[in-house]
Amino acid sequence: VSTLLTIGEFSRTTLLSIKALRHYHDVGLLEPVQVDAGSGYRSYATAQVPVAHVIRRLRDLDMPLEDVRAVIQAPDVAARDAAIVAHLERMEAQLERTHATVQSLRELLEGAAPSVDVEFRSVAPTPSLAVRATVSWEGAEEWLGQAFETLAGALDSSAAERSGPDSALYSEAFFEAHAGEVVAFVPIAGGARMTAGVESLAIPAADLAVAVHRGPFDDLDKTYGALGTFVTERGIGATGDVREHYLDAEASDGDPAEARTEVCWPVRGGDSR
Amino acid sequence: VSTLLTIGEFSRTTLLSIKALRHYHDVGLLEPVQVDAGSGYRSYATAQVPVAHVIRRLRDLDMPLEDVRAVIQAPDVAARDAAIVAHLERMEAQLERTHATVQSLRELLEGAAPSVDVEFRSVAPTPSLAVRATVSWEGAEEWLGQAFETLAGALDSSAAERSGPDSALYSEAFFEAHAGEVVAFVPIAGGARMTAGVESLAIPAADLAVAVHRGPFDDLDKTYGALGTFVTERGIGATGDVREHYLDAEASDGDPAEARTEVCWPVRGGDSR
DNA sequence: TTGCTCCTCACGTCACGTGAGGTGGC
DNA sequence: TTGCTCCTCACGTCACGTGAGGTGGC
Repeated sequence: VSTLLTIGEFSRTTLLSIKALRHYHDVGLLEPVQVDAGSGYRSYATAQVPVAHVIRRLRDLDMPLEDVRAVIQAPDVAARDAAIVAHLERMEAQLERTHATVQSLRELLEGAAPSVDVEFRSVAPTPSLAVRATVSWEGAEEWLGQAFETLAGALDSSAAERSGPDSALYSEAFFEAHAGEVVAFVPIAGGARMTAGVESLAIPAADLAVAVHRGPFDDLDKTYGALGTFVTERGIGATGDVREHYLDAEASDGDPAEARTEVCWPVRGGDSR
Repeated sequence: VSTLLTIGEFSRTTLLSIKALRHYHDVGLLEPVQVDAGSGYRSYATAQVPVAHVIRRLRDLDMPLEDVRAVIQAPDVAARDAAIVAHLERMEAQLERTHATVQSLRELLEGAAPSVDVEFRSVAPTPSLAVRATVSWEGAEEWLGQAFETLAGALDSSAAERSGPDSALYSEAFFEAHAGEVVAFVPIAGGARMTAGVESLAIPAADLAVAVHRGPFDDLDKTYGALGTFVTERGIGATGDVREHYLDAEASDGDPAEARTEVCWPVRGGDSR
């Protein structure tokens, strides 16, 4: 009893296209049980049909091939399920964001000019505990969360006292290349015993245009747009990091819709205004 | 008062990367108001910030650039909203499918061998009304629906009587290249007055291995897998179109979970068994 | 003047699809 | 033997990202 199928038969049995099957062979995701040395003809086994089906389902969910590989090569059921659940959660989070975005998109399209109050502020150098890294745009939010946990721990074990909210410095490269240096910091009063991975940093003085953003980070573009427009129209732009102050980090018990964020845009000093 | 921004300033104001902005310029989606003839330096206006934000939001929703272009160039609000709503609905349908897929994926991974009953059947040539086209994999379901509507209309206006369920013939190319000829047909008794776009076709005789699939079309892989495996292990494979019979087209009032589909796989004639 | 911003190629990524041109197997 | 299945390049797609190598402007 032969259990071998040609690539065409296997294609019809698995509902995967021949091109896809050849590609999966090329990348070693699903290898034919036999390849003719002379002609290169591929032969698949009926026993491979279930694996092929799993691959097809996962690709239907837009799971990347490398993740698919991880699932079908998972050492145990738990690891396999974890990978699938993780992917599903990513997709659900995506849809949730989509819904939120559609809502604010409507407002944006209605053209209601978002009125944002901008205030000027000169800040002195600020001693701080800081964590610093080169971060990608997509990874930023997660990195920030971990950084502030690290800083909270360092604050606990130091002799210092917090003198301001969780904050961050974003380099120009972070915006322009969607990857660049980010510094998470907590301003402190007094000296501090240091922890590994955390540095003592004096956040430099600066002249800033400041606007308060309310709501989730996905909507930050409104505030950034208002600040950039404001600064440009007054001709007071300056180079330097943008700062954000996360005002309700502890107060707002994880309700991002109510969180307030101060966005601080560098401007030229007061004498030029 | 200058309202012009360099690409870097515009990047920070819109939260779009410089590379993305240059790309949008290249494809004519968002053109700088001014480009220096000598240096090629791009200048954007503060007035372009809202458009850029809309583009950013839509890209966040994974809307293709051509669709984004359609939205921001839409002649009126209705057309614009329609494009956005259409995209949102596509995404929601996608998530719904994802949920369904995850469910059946678990069963697949549990390795419960799906027991499918296969029966042999020899069919005689069948006079039919048919619609024929080259169809892509993704467009197939929608095309089929329209084809059966066309056929129902043709049946009404003809003198013929239906002698079997809505059915379809799928070429091998349709499976192997995910694009190929599909024939939607309704078997009829007696001659028929013809309608434009509909042809009279004798569906050829064939020897078939038949299995009944229950549930949505996304799960068809189980049934195809069972048939392909069955036929291969018995060495009775034959070339030819695969047929599907949609048994409850009218009965199951649009509940795809209960729909029954007969899948018919070509095999060699009875004397070889 | 120096360094920094910006520029234009050219190529890479991801998961295949689309031909072109050719050979093996029933 | 014929046509059909299958093969391997090589290139295209989409929305940018990643350097390389170079110039303009404060």
